[in-house]
Amino acid sequence: MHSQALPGFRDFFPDETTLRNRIFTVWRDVAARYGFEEYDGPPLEPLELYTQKSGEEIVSQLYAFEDKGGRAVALRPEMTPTLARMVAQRARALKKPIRWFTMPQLFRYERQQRGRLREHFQLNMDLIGEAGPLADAELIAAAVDVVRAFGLTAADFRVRISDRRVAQALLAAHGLTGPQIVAAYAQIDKLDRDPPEDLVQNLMRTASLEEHAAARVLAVGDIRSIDALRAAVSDASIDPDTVSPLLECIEALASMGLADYVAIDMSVVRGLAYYTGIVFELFDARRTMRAICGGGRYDGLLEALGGIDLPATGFGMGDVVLGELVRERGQASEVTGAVDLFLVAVTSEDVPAVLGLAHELRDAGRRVEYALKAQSVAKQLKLASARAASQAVLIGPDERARREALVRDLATGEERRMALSRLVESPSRPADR
RNA sequence: GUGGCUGUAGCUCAAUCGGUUAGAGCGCCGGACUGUGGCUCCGGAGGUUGCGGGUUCAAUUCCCGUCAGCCACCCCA
Repeated sequence: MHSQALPGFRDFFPDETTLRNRIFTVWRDVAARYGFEEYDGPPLEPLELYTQKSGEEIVSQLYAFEDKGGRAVALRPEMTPTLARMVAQRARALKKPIRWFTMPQLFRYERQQRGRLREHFQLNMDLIGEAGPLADAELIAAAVDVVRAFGLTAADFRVRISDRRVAQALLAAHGLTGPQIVAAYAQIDKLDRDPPEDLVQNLMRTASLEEHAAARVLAVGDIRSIDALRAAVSDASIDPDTVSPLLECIEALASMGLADYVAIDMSVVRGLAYYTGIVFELFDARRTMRAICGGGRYDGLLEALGGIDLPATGFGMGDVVLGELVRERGQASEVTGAVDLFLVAVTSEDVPAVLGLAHELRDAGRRVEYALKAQSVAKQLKLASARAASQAVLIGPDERARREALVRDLATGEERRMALSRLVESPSRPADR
């Protein structure tokens, strides 16, 4: 292993590039189905774009350096600041709601683990200018449809949905104030990973709470159904208007037929402080992997970043965890070779004819390969099947004399003679594709 | 950034207690097969045992360091 890519960076071999392209294709297809337009920005940005509003943590994990002009720059770790800048430039001219998506390569300098590298591609879909819950439902549905497009079902993945406003109201109803609420989020976020006793102890310490109070606060994170949510809201005498967006969002997803995929889960916190409303995560049903996708409503952020006060909601879905999931449980992609036709020169005198035919076929859009040196017919056919070509086209002295070719179907072994002119004119796709 | 585990051929893995020339399967190349592929059989190439140091008559094996991968913490765009 003399040399390899930098830690956390990937070489994409053809197999892996095929999977990556498949992911990109699905991302674009699904985004198009939802009427989203693609945009992009620079991979290198001024460092201050991230130091202004992002947390210390993000800044410490930036790939940052000084360029030759003495500018402090950074590889983009996220797309939202760029999006905010771009939207701000044309906010007045853009018809709302704005539906934009992008698939940037993002960079973060941190220790890599499975499902988490220093570089990845991420589908970002954002809906800007609409504060209502149908906007949130729209994005959640799009995220679900991306994963469904790989043949995965509710047996493979789920969406957990929460709402910052509801969580905040419930915690406030327990008497918690600013810093205590932050501390409570930190522990609630760990509910599915750590023993509850530990979390209660942590919470008693970090939020200065009595044991029974800490336990009741943690119970907010255990709300996993609409009924449990209604009960908790009723017990805490919370304004029904606070809860209605979340309920409407869930109902909207049910109307779309996606009820099997979604569930309320008040333990979904999402790390970022800027989320202000409905938040959600997609995760694999066996919970053996990291979240596939995370997002939520971030009203207020665009004003902070770009000076334009528009409500917004969006999500990011990385190619790494999604790729693992698809590889593990997704529909196998159809195995297709890189070529349709493999041309075989029976003798070395037939090579010029093969070259001529190959180029005619390529001009006609066919995917064609032939041996690059004189080889036995057996050898050439061996290469043809290794390439998964659908047909081999044999040109020998006999064929040349009659201006025809012997076309062999490599799957069935059937052979038939065909005039060269017909071969070039035949459909650019073989019958089986 | 902190801690734990792991590192042998392109891939997946062997190699007895520290002991002779580090093996196998798959893959790759060639041959059986100069007008017919997949299958089969035969042969071949491919290794600084991650790297550096130490202990020892002797290190893939034990020790230290380092790099990389995995896992946990941190954090999660």
